[in-house]
Amino acid sequence: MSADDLLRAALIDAARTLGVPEGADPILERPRDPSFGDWTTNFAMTLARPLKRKPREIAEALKGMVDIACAGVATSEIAGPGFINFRLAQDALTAGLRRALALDALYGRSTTGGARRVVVEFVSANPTGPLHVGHGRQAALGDTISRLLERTGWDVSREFYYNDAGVQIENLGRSTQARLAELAGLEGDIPEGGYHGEYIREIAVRYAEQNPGDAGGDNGKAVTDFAVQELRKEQDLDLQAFGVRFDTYYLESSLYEDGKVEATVNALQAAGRCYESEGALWLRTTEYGDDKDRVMRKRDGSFTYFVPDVAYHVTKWERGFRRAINVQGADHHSTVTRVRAGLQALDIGIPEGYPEYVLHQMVTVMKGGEEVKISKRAGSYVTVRDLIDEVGRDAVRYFFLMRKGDSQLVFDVDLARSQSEENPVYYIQMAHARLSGIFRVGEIDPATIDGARVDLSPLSTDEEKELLKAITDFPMLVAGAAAALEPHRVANWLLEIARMTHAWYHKYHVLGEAEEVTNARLVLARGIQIVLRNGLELLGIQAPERM
RNA sequence: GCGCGCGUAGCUCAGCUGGAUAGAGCGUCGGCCUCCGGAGCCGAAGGUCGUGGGUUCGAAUCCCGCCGCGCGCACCA
Repeated sequence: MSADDLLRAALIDAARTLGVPEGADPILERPRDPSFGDWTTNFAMTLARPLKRKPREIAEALKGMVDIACAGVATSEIAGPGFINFRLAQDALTAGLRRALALDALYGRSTTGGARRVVVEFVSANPTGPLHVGHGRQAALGDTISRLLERTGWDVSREFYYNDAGVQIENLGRSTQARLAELAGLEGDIPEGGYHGEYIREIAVRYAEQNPGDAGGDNGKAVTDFAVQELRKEQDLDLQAFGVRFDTYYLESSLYEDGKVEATVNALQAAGRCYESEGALWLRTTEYGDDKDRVMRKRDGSFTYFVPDVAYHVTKWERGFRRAINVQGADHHSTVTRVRAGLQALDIGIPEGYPEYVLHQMVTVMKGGEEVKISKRAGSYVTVRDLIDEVGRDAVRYFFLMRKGDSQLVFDVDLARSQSEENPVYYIQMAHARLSGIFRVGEIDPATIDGARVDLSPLSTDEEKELLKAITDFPMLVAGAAAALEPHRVANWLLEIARMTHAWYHKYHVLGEAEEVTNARLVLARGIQIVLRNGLELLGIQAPERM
């Protein structure tokens, strides 16, 4: 049990003797001002109403009853309207550091997921062009959310859904055919809603080379299949360059081939949720919170995208995923209600909030003080590949993760590329590299440092105490970020501890001090290195030994 | 018009799900290199938390109205 758990338990015990019913859960926080102590709680204030007593009076009573020694508390005091502030004994303060060294790469992990299965779907780009910056944000978010869940005990499956059927794919085929016609010296018109990027021409050239018998592109199906294959290959390469891999690729076309789309429509009709109108088949999604009913089968007999979407999510449920998380751009938010409505209408026991959605807002790319809107290959948008080529994978990942998903993101290319303190990702990596430098200069193998045996009482400066607390808080941080599906918490925390690390490094020396001081500081340096490395690893970013 | 998201320092954003004097980075200004990496450190200035109400011991945080910005409102995905 960690120090805060012990303290929390002691507070609950004390509250019970005051007549507080079961279920009261005191919140322990780090006070904003470290001079208030190591932990603070507003517990007494929350009890004021149910107990009908003054907060400070309750605080006094609680304070008197908490078994101080057991919880590792050195002193406690009451402040303000009724906060109880605790200052920990040195042993309790350093417990987290010792734990970090003992657990090393496993520090920060937990088992709250209970090995339950969860599918995280992200990117899911149509194979109609290179991945754009929005996909990049999704890739970073989805992959990091997956990592957070894995490290908190979930059995995660990363899934990419390929929309390889439908109008967009037809347009891709026709666009490619148009370029092939041009290559053959004929008039080629990109169809309405078609794709104008340079990459289409490249695909056409390759098709003509590899299919000399159909250099004009008359075989529509062959051209389309070729283009889809080429683009899937390109997207895979981009994702690989970004350090993202998927466990499964689910093809929309397979839903038609396996009859799952048809089956879903039949099931919805059997459930009595449909009606015919104006020659189309509608689903009463308004009964499930949608603002209007949705067409399932168009007048021409084909299905709208929404039907395979529902069928697809049924397969997630049927494949045993009782939890499903979709990472999508906010421009798709209208599908949320619809998909859930479709699943509810089926009435097969899927809970209302299934699947969960993590929506992210749009990305603006800035360079030289101006917004960048186009790339050479894709034409109308900036690609992930452009960014990776320009600033490197680590910086791209960090920049996509440093903001909360539901705020818009400005990607400053110049900042991401700069190799200085201005750039948060280099700043964090630098902190790790500097600590490595200490071990290098001291000719010490960091893996041999055994935190359990060293006297840590020399870690007594304010800076060191704050670092000890930060290291202690790391598992809580990971658990909180995982529960909220918010990777940016990790990114911000890393920046904070990097700042503390640089300040400490600059102010104090590790090597060449009195032996007991050096030994204690080596343990601290190792502990910081572990949380930096584990934290960066959560974001899929390197923790370099030197830069 | 309706739905979702967002308005916090000059700029870009945090704010741990209601707590103490609202924070960070960039930018600006001023300092610090015989010492484990100056690819760094220290300090200063800078805010009526869009706005008006409400809820309560206590609101940037929760509720309502208004203003502004983004996204979506297809028998496209």
